[in-house]
Amino acid sequence: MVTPTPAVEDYLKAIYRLQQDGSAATTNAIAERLGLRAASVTSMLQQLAEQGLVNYTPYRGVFLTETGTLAALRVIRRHRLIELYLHKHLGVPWERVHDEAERLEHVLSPYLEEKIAVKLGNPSFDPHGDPIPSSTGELPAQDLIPLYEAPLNVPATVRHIPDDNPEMLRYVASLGIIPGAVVNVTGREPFDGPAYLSIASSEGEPPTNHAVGAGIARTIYVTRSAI
Amino acid sequence: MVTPTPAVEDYLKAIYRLQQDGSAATTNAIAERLGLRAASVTSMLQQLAEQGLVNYTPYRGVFLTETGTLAALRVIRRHRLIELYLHKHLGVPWERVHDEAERLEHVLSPYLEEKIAVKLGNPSFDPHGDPIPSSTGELPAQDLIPLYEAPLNVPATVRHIPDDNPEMLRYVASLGIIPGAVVNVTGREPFDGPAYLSIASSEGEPPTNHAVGAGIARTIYVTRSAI
DNA sequence: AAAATATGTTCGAGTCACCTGATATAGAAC
DNA sequence: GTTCTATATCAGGTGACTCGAACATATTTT
Repeated sequence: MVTPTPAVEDYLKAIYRLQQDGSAATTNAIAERLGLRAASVTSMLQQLAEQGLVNYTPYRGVFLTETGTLAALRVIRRHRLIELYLHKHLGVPWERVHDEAERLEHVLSPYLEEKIAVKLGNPSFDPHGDPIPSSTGELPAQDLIPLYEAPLNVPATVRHIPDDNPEMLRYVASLGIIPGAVVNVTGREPFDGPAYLSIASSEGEPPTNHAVGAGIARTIYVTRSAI
Repeated sequence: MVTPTPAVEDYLKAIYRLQQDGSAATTNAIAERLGLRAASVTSMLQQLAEQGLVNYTPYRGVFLTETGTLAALRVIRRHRLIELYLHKHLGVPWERVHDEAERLEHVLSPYLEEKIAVKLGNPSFDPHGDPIPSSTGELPAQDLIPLYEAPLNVPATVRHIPDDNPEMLRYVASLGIIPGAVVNVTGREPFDGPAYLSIASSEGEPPTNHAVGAGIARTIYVTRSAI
């Protein structure tokens, strides 16, 4: 199999993410993600189907085949390894790594991919809390729930913050909400009202309290803290 | 000015190197370097001329304009920074960095370029001993002479080893001839015969002695050691 | 069930950024 | 001035997309 072109890789990523979100990978949804027109997407989906990367049912959208999923995971792995690397070893700020990774993920050789993975200690999560697939396409297990729906007064660990909105990233980071942070939901206002959070600061400091909107609290995912 | 395409960057690099070697940047010479046909090169040269990157005289070849030179130097800077970075920070073996850099140099953002440069301490020479242009296109001064022609029994510092032949690279490296190494030419056999070298090993060890062919000794460049 | 709306597909076409073989021509060498 | 070689022009092709417009299919509303 030949190396997929950058455009193909972008399609695969988009489809993968849609599937992850539970939404159907439909023509329009993909077009919107990629900023293209539906007509373009249709013809690309047909090509992807020909290459055996997706199963395509006209008017019904696509889903990734086994090989398609693997190809998608490989791109995602590269993307996330690059993000993490840039952050840890080159001091690239968190909200900037995504765009840089977007450019590099298409040209990273398998050799360098492994070098970087080893340098990072074969990590399982990137700076946004997203899981990093292994080189064979295994995903680390996680049991994510939206922060908004976390049980009250049970410590939760922030695992995922969407990486597509730098403004929002900075805002939540300023509250101390970063992947790995431990948060308690202490209450929720009714009618889709804000959630009250108690956020553990570093080392002995008292936790800080904030109320954040339901919208944001639903896009952030947490796991129940192990301890 | 738009970002040059990878192909354009490759042309600029090839032209730059030909000029450096003193050879005229002629259609065929460029075609040979890039593994293309003369017809293809002619039409690309016309495009480069339109973009103001080269001066083109039909049947006479090209030379880089001011902006062309700057563009070439930027690519070369990226290439060499990447080489050095991969070697120092990711442990990529010396003979492998060139090919990897070839793929990455076209997608490195100015931002990352600077991050990397700073991380490396704004170096002036890459692992092959090639000078790294500054971000404004300044080249560090050097006064290179072919190892074969170095004055006898005067310590010389290895500055440049051509990076296009991995076999040869490994051979000379095994003798201790790497950029930065200090070498004494202790004699030369007549009729294009081998040169006798005394190569300083690391730290206190006695220098080793070898005879190397005139061919190789002419492709390696040295400067008179500062001390 | 028909009409209205939303979604998706086909078609024809275009672009971009290259590359090439065949043939013609300029410049240099004899 | 002829010959040789390097170079240029021409006409054409390719891969890898992208798009608008017209048509087809689904879904929802009445």
